[in-house]
Amino acid sequence: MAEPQLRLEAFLPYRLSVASNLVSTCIADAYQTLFALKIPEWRIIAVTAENSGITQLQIGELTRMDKVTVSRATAALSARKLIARRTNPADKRSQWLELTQAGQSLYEAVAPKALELEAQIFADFSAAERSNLSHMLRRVEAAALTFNSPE
Amino acid sequence: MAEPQLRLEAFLPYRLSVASNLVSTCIADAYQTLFALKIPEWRIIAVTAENSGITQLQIGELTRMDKVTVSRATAALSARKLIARRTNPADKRSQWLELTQAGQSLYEAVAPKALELEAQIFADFSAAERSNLSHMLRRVEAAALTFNSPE
DNA sequence: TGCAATTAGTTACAGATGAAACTATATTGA
DNA sequence: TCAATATAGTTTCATCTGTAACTAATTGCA
Repeated sequence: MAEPQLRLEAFLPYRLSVASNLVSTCIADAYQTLFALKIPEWRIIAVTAENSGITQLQIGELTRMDKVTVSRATAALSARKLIARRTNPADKRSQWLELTQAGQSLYEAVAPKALELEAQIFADFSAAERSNLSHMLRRVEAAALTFNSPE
Repeated sequence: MAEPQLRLEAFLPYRLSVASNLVSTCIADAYQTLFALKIPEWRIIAVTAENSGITQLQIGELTRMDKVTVSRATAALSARKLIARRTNPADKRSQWLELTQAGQSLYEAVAPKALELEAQIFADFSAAERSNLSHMLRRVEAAALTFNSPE
C-alpha cells in the first residue's frame, strides 16, 4: 500500500498558519490604527478587564504569551496609564494589575470594535460553524500542548 | 437588547492565533532539530518539489510568504545546494527553481516526517473532522484576504 | 536562623520579520 | 528609439519575539 502523499496545500499545520497570519494581520492593523494597541497589549487589556487583580504570570498562563512579551506590553500600558500595578503585600515580587479609568474606557471602545471585526471576518460562518471551529481549535491547542511537553 | 459580550477566550481570532502558534512551534522545532530547516525553507522545498521550475514570486503568491522571506530562504537553500536556480532566458530578472539531487533526497526524508507529525498532532481528529477543519481554514483565509484588500 | 533553591518580573542579546529603498531587467508608448 | 514606468529579486533598517542571564524577593529545610 502506497504511503499517503504530502501536499502542502492540504497540510493542516500549514493551512492553520496561513489562515491565522492573515487574520492576525487584519486585527493587528485595525487595533494599531484605531487604538495604537499591539496585539499583546490588547490581550492584556482584555484579560485584565475580565480578571481584575491578575498578575503578569497568570496572564502568561492564560494567554500562552511569553512572560517577556507580557512584561513589555504591561510596561507600555503602564506608561500610558491604561493599567495600574499594585504591589502584592504578601509577595513583593508580583503585582496586581487593574485597568485605570482610562484603560476601562479604552476597553469599552475596543471591545465592540473587536466583535465587529470578528463578525466581518467570519460573516460567512453560521453560529454553529463558529462554535464548531472554536471547539476544534481548542482541541488542536490541547493536542499541540501535550505534544510539545509530553509529561 | 444588550450587546454581545466580549470574552477573549471565545474570540475566534485569538483562538486561531493561539492554536496556530502552538502547532507552528511543534513543527518548527522538529524540522529544525531533524533537518536544520526553518519553516519558510521547508515550504520552499515542498512547493518546489511539487512545482519544479517555479519562480520566487510564484512561491510567494502560492504560500503567502513575503518576497523578502522567500528571497532569504531561497538564498539559504541555494547555499546549501538543496535548490538550483536557472536563469529564465526570456527574463533575466527571474529564476527557475528546482530541487537538486540533495534537495530531492531531503524532501523525501522530510515529507513522511511531516505527515507523521501532522498525524500525531491531529490524532484525535477523524478524517472527516480534518477535512472539515481544512475547509473552514480555507474559508477563513479567503475572508481575511478580501477583508485586507477590499477591491 | 541561614543558606540553597525557586520564583516574578526585567534586561540584554540574537534571530526572525516586513516595509521601504535599491538594482537590474523588461515593457510601454510617444 | 528611448524615456517613463513596472517588475523580480536583494539589501537595509526598524521592529518583534523569545532564550538566557539577571535582580529581587520568597520558600524550604538542615
